[in-house]
Amino acid sequence: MQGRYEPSEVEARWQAHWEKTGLFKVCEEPGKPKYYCMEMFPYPSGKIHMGHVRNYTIGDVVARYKRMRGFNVLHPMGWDAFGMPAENAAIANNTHPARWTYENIAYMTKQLRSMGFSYDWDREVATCKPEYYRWEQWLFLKMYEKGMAYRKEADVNWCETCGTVLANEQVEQGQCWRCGTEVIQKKLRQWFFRITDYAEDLLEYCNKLPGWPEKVLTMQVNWIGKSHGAELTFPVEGSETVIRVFTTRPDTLAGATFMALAPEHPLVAELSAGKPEEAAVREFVDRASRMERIRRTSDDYEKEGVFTGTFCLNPLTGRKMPVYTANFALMEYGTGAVMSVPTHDQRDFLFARKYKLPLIVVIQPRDAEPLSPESMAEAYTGPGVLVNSGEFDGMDNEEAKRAITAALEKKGLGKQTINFRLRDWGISRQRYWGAPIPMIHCDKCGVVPVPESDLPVVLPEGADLLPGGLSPLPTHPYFAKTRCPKCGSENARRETDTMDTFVESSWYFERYTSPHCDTAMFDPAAARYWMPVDQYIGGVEHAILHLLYSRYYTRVLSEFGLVDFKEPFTRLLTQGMVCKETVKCPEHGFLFPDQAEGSGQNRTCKLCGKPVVIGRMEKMSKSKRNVVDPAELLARYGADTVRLFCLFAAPPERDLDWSEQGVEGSSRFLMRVFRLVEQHLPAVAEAKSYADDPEKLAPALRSLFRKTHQVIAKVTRDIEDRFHFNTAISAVMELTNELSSLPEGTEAERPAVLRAAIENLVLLLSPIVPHLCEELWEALGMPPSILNATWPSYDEKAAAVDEVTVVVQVNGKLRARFTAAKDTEEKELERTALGDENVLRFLNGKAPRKVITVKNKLVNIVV
RNA sequence: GCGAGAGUGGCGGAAUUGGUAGACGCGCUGGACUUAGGAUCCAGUUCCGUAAGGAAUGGGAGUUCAAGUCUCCCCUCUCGCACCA
Repeated sequence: MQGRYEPSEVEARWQAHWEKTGLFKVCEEPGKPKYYCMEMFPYPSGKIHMGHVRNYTIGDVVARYKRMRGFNVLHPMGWDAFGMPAENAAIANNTHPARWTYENIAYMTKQLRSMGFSYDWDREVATCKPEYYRWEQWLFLKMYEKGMAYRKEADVNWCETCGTVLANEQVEQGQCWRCGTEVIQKKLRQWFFRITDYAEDLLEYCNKLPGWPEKVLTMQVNWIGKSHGAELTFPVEGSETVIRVFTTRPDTLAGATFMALAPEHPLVAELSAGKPEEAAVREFVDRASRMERIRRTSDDYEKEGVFTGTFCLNPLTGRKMPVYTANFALMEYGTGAVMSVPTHDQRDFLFARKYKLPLIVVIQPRDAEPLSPESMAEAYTGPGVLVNSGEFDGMDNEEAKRAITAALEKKGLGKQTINFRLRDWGISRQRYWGAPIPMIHCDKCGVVPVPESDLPVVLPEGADLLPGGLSPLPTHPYFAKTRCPKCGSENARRETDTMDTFVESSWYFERYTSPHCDTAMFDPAAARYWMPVDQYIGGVEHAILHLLYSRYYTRVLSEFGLVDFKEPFTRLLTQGMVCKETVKCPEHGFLFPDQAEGSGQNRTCKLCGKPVVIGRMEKMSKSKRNVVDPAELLARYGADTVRLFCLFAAPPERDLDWSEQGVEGSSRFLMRVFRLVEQHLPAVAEAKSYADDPEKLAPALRSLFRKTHQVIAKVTRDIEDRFHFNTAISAVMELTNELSSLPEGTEAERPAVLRAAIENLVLLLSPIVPHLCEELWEALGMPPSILNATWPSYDEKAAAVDEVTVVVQVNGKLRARFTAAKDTEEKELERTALGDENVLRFLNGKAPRKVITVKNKLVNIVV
């Protein structure tokens, strides 16, 4: 090594070396402690973006650090390869989803390799390959057998023009994202996973995941949405029919004056049949189903409803309650019917006011003006005492919840229940580019599972998408038409829906443990050795869906005895977004940085000359034109600089503000380290790292040696305890600063002390900037790879300080400071402090009333 | 509306259990070396003040010898959920 540091040359050389020596390949080594470090695998969208770079850099540092700490580290990478973008790209570029996907994988693999990540590429997984999804199909069959996968009719977003189902994400303001047609709700028979069976367990374990961010757990808890309440039965007047409702407020039952059914509620048609209101009801229901999407995205839509023409009876008071169908009642929550209590529910209050429905106060607050229907401006939802509730009058409302439910239960009209917001996981997608659901529909036998021996049901990769992006599967000559495995009939059709891509990502981490296993989803022994994942790292945008599905799927695997744990991820780190400032022209909207000229706040638009607005930091996105392409950075600065900046600019869980100058700074620091090592190399080449008594050293060397060990301690703690790489790096920078400001000298111990500082500097930095450190490590005459070196341990004695700065406060204000030997007695510190000139000046002759002394820290004199 | 998180110099961010607020880096200022510097090195850089000193961690109160850190109230921002019965 000599001369200038050329990252591109150095990085290419070491990457080749790592690959040649198979440095990152791992296998089970019983007896050696394992560590499974995994980052969320990418969708092969075309090229990597800064979010990937940040995510994978964090993971790589953890993996490398743990390996140097003696762990057998599994650090895999793969591709979440099924999904819509491939279909869109195929339509746009007149190619095939498979081809597009595989080309992207090839390109992105190259990009990831050039970042120097320590992946065991032999374990690469791509979910679109039959050898992967066949096992997902296999599990689907098992789940079907056990009733964990089932088929039912359900509402979906439907675009009439495109003739297809849309994912929620593809509905924009109630319209199809592609053609703009108004999206309607349509009932289709869909496959579901019974995740609700695990609602309670998934919730309970939210309290048993100490390694997860509080934020994510809270989001999951809210999503699962457990609420305690009662299911009550309301008889319909003059009929055998009953309406069942779920309520969390059975105590307010006597105040229920009307009933609201969701427009989709099956009783709506029945109750309005033959009534004068029938036409109006039908019109309303029709409109509601069309409006569904739009009204969910608008904040101030009107609560509306229509009387069905029928009454039901309040099971407590016998009061006649008009039955409405109303847009605020949701079919997917509770029973789809709401007992409406206008006095004690704000929504019901607004509705009642609009339709002039009666108000009955049944809860009176204890310490406030009594409520009256005439004077109420809003519903009262607080605690209180029951009134107008017959035998329950005077009862505390919390107590009344139980009492009223119990009373109704005796009459067979109610029971305590628990309701969850979580709904079963609909996994059917009317899409082509996904894993086929292994089922067959036979005219005679109905739904028949594909026999295990016929797996995988291979997605025909020769098929092309139909116009409008339609799946070719339903009309595919070989795929759709098939024989019934049960009766042999030729009149059978394959299920042509594919599975939600979230199914694939719910078990890929288990597959990584034995990616080539062709007799099972994964080798149980390998999974037993590696799982669960010790550290999972990814974006918070997956806080609910992917992480909840994975937790569920793992429970399913556990149910089948395939794994012996329930929680797949012991620790989770959610990294923040990568942001950059936006540049906006009043005329031309968002600009690319090079479309503005000038500097600072005085930039103008090149197109029109108007002053531009420098916006605040926002997540990098194409539409905001504030993306930075990792490929360009890589070419300009090399991987190490990019890695360093990503880690140094912010702690991992926070958003990272991109700064071109910050990247320059990181690059400069690496150059500086390189020069520093190069400069000291002749002196330390023959030396052995100092390990003798620190007391023997002259002050300057003693100080450098102390700093070295303090920094080892600090970096180790920062990485181990909290993944705060930014402060770890700043500590190494301090060591670098101390090293470069070391005064000249000729002490005998100098080479050894310098050697210790440099060796440790390189070791500490090596998980962060591995290429440079390999280079320096080799230059120091050490055998490659530095990844096989042991993480340095620090010497308490070497790190210890012998002098401390003691500050002196007078009435809590800093007035003086002095140095004292470490552990000087309090009395002695107090004496020194009271003798200080400046302190005496502030005491101004007054006698101290009290003196607080903290050893090694401060003396506070109170007068 | 509900839930969570955050608010510290010109900027990104430090501050282990209450004990020197601003580590480290960016930027900026001055200087050195240079044909030149957008390289490198040295010095400085929270604000006000020539200084002594004073003020300062979103705002306000409180606990304490001592508060960025603990308690209460308020404000702002970000994220998530959102007609949840």
